[in-house]
Amino acid sequence: MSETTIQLTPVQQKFILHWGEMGTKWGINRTVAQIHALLYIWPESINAEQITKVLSVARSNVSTSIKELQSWGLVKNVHVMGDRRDHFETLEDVWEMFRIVMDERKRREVDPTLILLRDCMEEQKKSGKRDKHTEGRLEALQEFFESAADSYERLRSVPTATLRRIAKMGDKVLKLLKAA
Amino acid sequence: MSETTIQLTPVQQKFILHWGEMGTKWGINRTVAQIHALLYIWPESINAEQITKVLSVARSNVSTSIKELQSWGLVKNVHVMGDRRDHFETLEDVWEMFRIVMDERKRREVDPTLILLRDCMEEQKKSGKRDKHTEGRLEALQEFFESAADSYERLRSVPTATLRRIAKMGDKVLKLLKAA
DNA sequence: GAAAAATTTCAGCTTTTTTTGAAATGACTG
DNA sequence: CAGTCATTTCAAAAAAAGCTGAAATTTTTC
Repeated sequence: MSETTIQLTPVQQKFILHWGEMGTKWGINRTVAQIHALLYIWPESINAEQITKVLSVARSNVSTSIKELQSWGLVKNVHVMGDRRDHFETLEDVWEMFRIVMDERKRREVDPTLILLRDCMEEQKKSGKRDKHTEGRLEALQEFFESAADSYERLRSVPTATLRRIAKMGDKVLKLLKAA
Repeated sequence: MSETTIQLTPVQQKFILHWGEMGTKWGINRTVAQIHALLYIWPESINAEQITKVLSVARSNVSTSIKELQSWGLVKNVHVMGDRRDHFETLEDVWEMFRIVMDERKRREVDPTLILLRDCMEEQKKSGKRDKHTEGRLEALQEFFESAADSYERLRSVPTATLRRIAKMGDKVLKLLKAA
């Protein structure tokens, strides 16, 4: 089987290592983030063995990490003619990529928090001795999360092209909003 | 010394435990997040020993975690008359709290990434063999981060009251922007 | 300025997370 | 369907992160 051995340039290495560190700071496994970085900068799809070599990690680790990335919807399988191994690639569009991450984090972390807050509020309200202070604090938090989730949901439906355009509008955005 | 022993209600416990878990998913130490949650819901300032008791952690752990929270600007010392121990409290306003977290994360994580990307681009450009593809990918990422950082910087200067108001505008926001 | 109180530091221990490699499973080929 | 190649699973090892308690340091009090 013909096999392209991946050889990283210093710049590529630097980027992949940094992305890995970034990942750890955001609760994402270092290897997972590195694989994502590698797929992001590599021009063609890559197979699992190539990843093991270039990142010096075990084959099984690649398997698990890829699954993780797939569960986020960030990596998809592609097939190369005449090669029965799985090849992988990630999204091209950075905005789209971040949107997916945001979506998933909302689903996995914000939504459960909202449910918890609602639960707490309910439990609080039907409890005998009303703890007004805690109730107030939780309510404030709930309002914040609900407002944020709501605003995000709205933003979500806007095509990335429009988002880019709005981002480029600069100061005009706020002026418009303040005027309204 | 008079000492209020903190006794948590089930709802308070539930909230603090959840906040701790949330923390871990965002790369924040569980104890740090729990202390923050406790300070958030508690009506008065709390001293370190009270925290050790209510969260069942070592005094030294409280010390370290409080320092961490202080380094984020989320906790401040207050002094209680006739008590020489440090007492702690966190911010009241949730929007303000999240703004601070965002600010810090930008400073600690986004800004260094931007620097790295600029470095990479530069190194890439003066390198002998131009790797056009990597260059393109890094440029796209850089543009995204710069645009995001820029938009954030703009938003940052808006008072939280205005942010609340904008968030409450709902669909109107996008209609306005699309029209512009 | 010595004693007491409060806080911080840090080496070593514990727990959790991550990684590995061997074995099991699955998938394709002739 | 037997053999090969590819992927996944999972128990154990390694690494990283987190926590503790004793000792050191700092702060306050008298």
